[in-house]
Amino acid sequence: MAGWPTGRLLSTASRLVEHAWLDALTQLGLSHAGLIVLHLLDAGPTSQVALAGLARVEAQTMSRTIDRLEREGFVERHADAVDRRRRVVERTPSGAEVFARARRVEAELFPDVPELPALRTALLSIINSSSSMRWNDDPGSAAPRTGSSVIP
Amino acid sequence: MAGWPTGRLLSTASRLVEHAWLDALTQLGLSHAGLIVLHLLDAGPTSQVALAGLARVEAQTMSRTIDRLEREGFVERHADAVDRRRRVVERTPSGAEVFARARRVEAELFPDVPELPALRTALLSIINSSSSMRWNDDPGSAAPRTGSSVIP
DNA sequence: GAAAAATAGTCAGCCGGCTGATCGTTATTC
DNA sequence: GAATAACGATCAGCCGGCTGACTATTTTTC
Repeated sequence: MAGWPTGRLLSTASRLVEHAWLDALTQLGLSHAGLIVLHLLDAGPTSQVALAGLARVEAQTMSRTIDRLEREGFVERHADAVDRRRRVVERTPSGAEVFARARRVEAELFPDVPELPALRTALLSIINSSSSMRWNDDPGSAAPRTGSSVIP
Repeated sequence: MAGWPTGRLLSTASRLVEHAWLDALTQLGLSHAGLIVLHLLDAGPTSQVALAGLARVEAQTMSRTIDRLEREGFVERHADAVDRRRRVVERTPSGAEVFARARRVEAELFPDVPELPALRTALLSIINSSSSMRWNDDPGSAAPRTGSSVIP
């Protein structure tokens, strides 16, 4: 496996780590994609395209993710009075509570890895160089403003 | 984005890198999952469960991936005379040719990243610690034996 | 040799990426 | 002010992960 291309290592590691969370998250009625949205909503009610851009995901994908969060009662969609194309997404109290519990789990489950700072640096570099062509937001604005972030 | 949990950085980077390949691979009639299988078949005809284990994927997922490769004519399934439960998968000449072209692309497209050796070390460490519970093959046997591997 | 357990493969159905197309609403342009 | 362009959201449909359930075929056990 040491001979695998780096891209393949990347996707394999990603899948395995996500899989490790799945049980814990499922018990909370949550998924990985949903958790990201609940985190982004720290910054307050947000439109769907904005959420999609911040999560680096297409709008159609975000639409379905919000469908499921809404079905579970973690989120609500409200029509925007000013721009009637928009549907603003807002976290419910139930959503805030499940998020608080999930983020504690998230930090615990990530495996111990040597050279974690270098890993994070490399990943950020990959994301920046790969996403510049698809998402052009103000650099540095991708993190929610009020996020008291956990960095496992 | 610097405040994101490491797991989220991992999956985001993984998706973006895969996306960068997609165009090139699609033009060849190939997908990322299919490319992995063609690579594994360097070692010669192989059963489907074996391929699934080597790719760190469930047997059902591998079954469908092979369906698509077969549909494109890159692979053939043959009944095993000895064990009639097995269907041995074999690369066709067309599959060998498309693989040769794809692997050249694979090496070119990976973005420049600082500390690449540290990144690879960290990813391997994550994969090993996360996959020990799901796949127990002889340590070190996950790479195809004849693989003249490209390491971008 | 017959019954039970394990194995190889598949089907159905869920989630979450993606593209392409469509619909209603807002902005721009003339 | 009307025609056009751009934008927000969604639908349809593909790929590729996953689980759970099922069939057919060994292999093991008694």
